[in-house]
Amino acid sequence: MTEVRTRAIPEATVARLAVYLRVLTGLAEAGRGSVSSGELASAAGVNPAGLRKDLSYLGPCGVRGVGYAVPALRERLARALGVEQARSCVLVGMGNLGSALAGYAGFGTRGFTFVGLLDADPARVGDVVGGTAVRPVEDLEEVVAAHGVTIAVVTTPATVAQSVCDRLVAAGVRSIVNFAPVALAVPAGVDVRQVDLSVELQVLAFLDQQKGVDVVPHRMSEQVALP
Amino acid sequence: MTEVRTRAIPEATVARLAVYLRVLTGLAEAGRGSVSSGELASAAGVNPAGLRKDLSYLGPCGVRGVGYAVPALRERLARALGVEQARSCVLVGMGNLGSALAGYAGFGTRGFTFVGLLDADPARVGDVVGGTAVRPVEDLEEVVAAHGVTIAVVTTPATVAQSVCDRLVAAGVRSIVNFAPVALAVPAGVDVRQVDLSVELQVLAFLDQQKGVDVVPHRMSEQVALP
DNA sequence: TAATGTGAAAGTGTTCACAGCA
DNA sequence: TGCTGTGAACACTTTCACATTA
Repeated sequence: MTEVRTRAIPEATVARLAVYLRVLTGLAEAGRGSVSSGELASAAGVNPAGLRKDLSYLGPCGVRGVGYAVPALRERLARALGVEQARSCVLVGMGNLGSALAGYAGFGTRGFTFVGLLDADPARVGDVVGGTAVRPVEDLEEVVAAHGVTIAVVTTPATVAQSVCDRLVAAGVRSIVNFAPVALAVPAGVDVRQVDLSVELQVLAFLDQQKGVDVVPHRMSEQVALP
Repeated sequence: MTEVRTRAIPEATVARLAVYLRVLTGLAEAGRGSVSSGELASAAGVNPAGLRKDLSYLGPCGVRGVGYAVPALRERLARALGVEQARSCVLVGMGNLGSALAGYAGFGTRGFTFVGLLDADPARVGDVVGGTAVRPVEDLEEVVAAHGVTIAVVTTPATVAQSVCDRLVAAGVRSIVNFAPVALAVPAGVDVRQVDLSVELQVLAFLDQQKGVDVVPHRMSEQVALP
């Protein structure tokens, strides 16, 4: 009845709301009762006006002239992002990256539960990561069906990512985060978010190399590296 | 003299150029001599027209009516991205995520060399990852200075990320990729790219939950999971 | 003729400035 | 008075359609 019609939140905003939620959780644990958009924006690494616009998609959240009530805003964001309901996920590929993700405690407090950690390597099967035992990748379909999983994380080598993806989709998964450096082909109705860690470094390097060429030749305070 | 004035390549384009370069390397190794924008775009997971526009920032690269010569285009992209010159990087925080990045062989072929892998945990010091031995974090300043490092990757716990960042900047680093879930404060002239793995999952989950609410109620072909 | 290269249009996201309200 | 909420301007990206050329 008091259900607010949260209309069409832009994807870029959703990503930032997740960051605000994390910052607010930290503030709440520190006992803070309220924050201004300026302080919250600074802690989240964004522009204050942009933050206020982001929050405005949820309707009025704050008190003019004062700021935002930390616990109330936190709950509002949690609800908007759907953190309240537990989500069952599977993760395929328990190498270093998969282990890092599975072991990240932050997921548990945000509604995510890894009900299946899968790997093709028998040597890794049975390892316990973040409280869950690694199972053979053969169990994929069984785990997905048993828990009604709709979200999967792929951290396998690139060579097998597509076949793993096909099996996930066939089993009923509709949303996939892919860390393998290949573009996954999926049928309509299935979402893939591609995350490419090496591209981040490459973009940074590009911007870095441009620094000297940009404006004035270069500053004296910067030492030249090569002999 | 034949230096082409590559003017103002958008950041979004730079990120995709890195992906194209990876795909082209695969095609070159498979012995392919040429590709069309359609095939390249499909392998990279983008729109063909967008790919052509991306490449157009480097000037004409292809042959009308035919396509692109794989080796020539590959070299062109490599030069534009600055892959040719070797870049010295340091990585701080050799947990699972740091180990995953340090062990990724793809960096070596793209001009990146990790000249320093640093960790605060004495138990990890001395481990060899990707051919490089882990050193104590106390050596940070020494490594940065010795190799003229300007690029760093931070994969430490969130609690120490800012202090590590401060030390990196003081030592001369100008570009940082930060995987710790905190916004880093840096002086002007220093670039930070924030990568937040948990946010990716959160955005995906948000879109996933919206699927049922979107357009028509839902399709018959999709099974409902919960009992 | 079959593909590239590219203006122009549409869409999306960000920033600004200020009205509105405790 | 101070900070939120937001329309309007701006900047950036993507998409489309088609002229262009080997």
